[in-house]
Amino acid sequence: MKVLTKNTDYAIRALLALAAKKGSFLSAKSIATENDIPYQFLRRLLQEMIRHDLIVSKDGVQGGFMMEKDPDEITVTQLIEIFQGKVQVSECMFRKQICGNRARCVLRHEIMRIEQVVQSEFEKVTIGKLLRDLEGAALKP
Amino acid sequence: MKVLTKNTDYAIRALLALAAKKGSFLSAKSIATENDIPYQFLRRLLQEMIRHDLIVSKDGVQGGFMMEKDPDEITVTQLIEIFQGKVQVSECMFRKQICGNRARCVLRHEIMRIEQVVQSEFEKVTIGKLLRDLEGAALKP
DNA sequence: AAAACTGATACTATATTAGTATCAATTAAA
DNA sequence: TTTAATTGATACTAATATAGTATCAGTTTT
Repeated sequence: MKVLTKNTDYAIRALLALAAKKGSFLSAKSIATENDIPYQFLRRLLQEMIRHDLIVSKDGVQGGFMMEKDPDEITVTQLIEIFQGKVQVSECMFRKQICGNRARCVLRHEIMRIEQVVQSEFEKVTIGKLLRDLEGAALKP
Repeated sequence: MKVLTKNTDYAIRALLALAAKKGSFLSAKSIATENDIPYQFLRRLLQEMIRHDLIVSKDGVQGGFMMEKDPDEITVTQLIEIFQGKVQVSECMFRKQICGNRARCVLRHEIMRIEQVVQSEFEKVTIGKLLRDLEGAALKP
């Protein structure tokens, strides 16, 4: 069971790079090479993040991507939702009002609870927090 | 993001059926029809559960599957591990001693923590507990 | 005008998940 | 003792999700 896919993993790395240089534009190319992310793949992720207003872009030479948002307001939960769909422990059927299968109804209760736990744990992890951890780690020998 | 796949979902339902009739053999066919599980699919799941000693089987007419274990000792975590692989928030690379990418190292810490949380939450959910919930629900109007 | 960029989108490859089919071996019962 | 109901093992197909590549048009700086 894999909780974070490459999409999300790459997106986090890209956002950390952008957060570290907040206010200036970084090109997709530089982010890709410096963070070991396939260039074309990254471009799609960046565009997706623009659509979700996590970052902004500038066209042309000297263009690139920039973070405007507060990095503490970008959570891993959000990124999972964007790139892997809403956290759901099991299928939509569990969410239906009436569910034919009694066993499912019982599971449903536990499932909803765990969904909440998972979601709230990932919500604690923001880009801002990761960046601070990262900078803290850099100082150590 | 889907946490439980059909495998696991079906396995849970099958185990609930077996736990409810603990001590007697139920055929794959009856479990399948009564719980809305594709027959051949279920058979593979049952065999997998035999290999993991969650249940036992008897061949031939009047044969089937039976639960011997204490239902409280079968956790959803175990089932996830069997059918979806060990819970891991991100890829193996995060687990390597030395990881080239500093950003990953930072993520790694959070990831490990969340992994623990997810795992321990699912460990609280046993087949026994689900069965009691189920029986409780059946009594209500 | 050229070069360095993004926007949009189409395409391919691989892996995972879901489901089906088949045949041999075993056992209870007619 | 034959038949029918069953599991064991395994091979196969289909659908979906994930990962990665390629292309071309438009924008902006130099």
